Amino acid sequence: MSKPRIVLVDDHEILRAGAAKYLAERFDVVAEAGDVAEAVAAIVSTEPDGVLLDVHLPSGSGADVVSGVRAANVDCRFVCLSVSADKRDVVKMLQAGVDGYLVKSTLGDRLPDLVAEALDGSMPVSPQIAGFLLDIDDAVAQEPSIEQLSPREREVVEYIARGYSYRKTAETMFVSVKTVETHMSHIFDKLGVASRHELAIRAFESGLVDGGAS
Amino acid sequence: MSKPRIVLVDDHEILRAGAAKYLAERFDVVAEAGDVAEAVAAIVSTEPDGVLLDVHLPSGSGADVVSGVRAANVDCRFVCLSVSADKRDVVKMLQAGVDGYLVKSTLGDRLPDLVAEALDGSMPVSPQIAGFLLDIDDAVAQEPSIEQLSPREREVVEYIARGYSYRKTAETMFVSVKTVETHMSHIFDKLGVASRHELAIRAFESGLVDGGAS
DNA sequence: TTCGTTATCGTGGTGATCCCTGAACGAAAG
DNA sequence: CTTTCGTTCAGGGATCACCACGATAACGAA
Repeated sequence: MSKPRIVLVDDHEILRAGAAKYLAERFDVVAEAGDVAEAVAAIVSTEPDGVLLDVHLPSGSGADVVSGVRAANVDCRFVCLSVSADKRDVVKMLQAGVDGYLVKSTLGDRLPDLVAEALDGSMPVSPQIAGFLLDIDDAVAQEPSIEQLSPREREVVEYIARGYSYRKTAETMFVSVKTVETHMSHIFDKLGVASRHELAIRAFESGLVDGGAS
Repeated sequence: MSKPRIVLVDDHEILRAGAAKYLAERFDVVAEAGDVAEAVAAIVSTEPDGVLLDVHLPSGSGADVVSGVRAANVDCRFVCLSVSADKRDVVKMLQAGVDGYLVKSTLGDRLPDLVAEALDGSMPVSPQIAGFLLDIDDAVAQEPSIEQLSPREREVVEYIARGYSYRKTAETMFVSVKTVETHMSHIFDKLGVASRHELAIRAFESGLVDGGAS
């Protein structure tokens, strides 16, 4: 009776099992995968109608899966399923070309409906996402992000964001304090921040540095 | 036939469904809950043998559930199930008195066994956790953490960590800049940091402040 | 070759941060 | 009652962070 065929991609086996249970009635779960390579292989070989995709995967992100599949000329629809409602994650996935973005915490019974919507062509999003989806252009535009820094500048950021003083950073990099100051000045301009403190926060949030703890 | 009775606590309905599926054969899932209040109520009223507990819950943490249940004089075993292998989370839950700590990514089929182990009295932990569980005493001991600060000092930290200058902080707290300086000096000593920048990073990492952006 | 970018280093300056010393008051603990 | 602790405040000095403005040199693209 031709239920839509879908693939589940998530690094948590338990969550895949849960999703499978909700989806079993209306969909045919043809494969599951726990990392990027597995996922691409599974999707390419099964050519499903849709993929339920986690954003954070070991060995990469959900976006890598999307580009991997597209590179293999396989066409199917992708729906993101993430714990994170973080703006950067959402932007990244939408730019990768996913067809829906759902937040794990806000759905249970409605999951099948939302997946079906995505397969039909509309774009279902969780309420948390819908909120800032409206000004997502702003978000993308105003993101003067880490990428536009030169290698040397990035290096400076890494030390400064970890709490190094200008002097300590200079010593570590074998340059003069004045050079570090100049770099910082340029970094401030490029990232649109005004102090090393704001810079540190930005660096943390964008995952450039990953809080030494743990 | 008296299967052990357990309660599932996690804010993701899908994950509960997945866990339930894995556990159904060997356990009797008597209740599920999605937040702290629900969880405590469910556990107190059903008095299960064990609880599978997420660390991060809306409206609180898993530790709140443990203390809530203990306060009601209900005795049962708790097993943590978290996406996070963060040292602080683990320490917090172990101090709250959980009987096992599992990381979501590293288990599927083995879940029932591990839960059974916890109910039997041993303490199952995921490999990621076991690693630093060995020197957890060090971790706790060498954590010259926020707790040892006086209330007023904590207040200062909150502003400084958010990027306030000494002057702005002083104005906001209706004290002189010199007072803020003194507090900071004491804070530096107690936390073993040397500058407001290190302090900000520490506060950021330990979740005392939560990066205003986004 | 000229231009833009990157990286390097300077002078000079202002305000913020940090350290040291010292001190006063009240509350809690001994 | 004495001691300790938390909170408040101050002077003075050393260092740091940031800004404005400028300079040299290397490299690659237009």
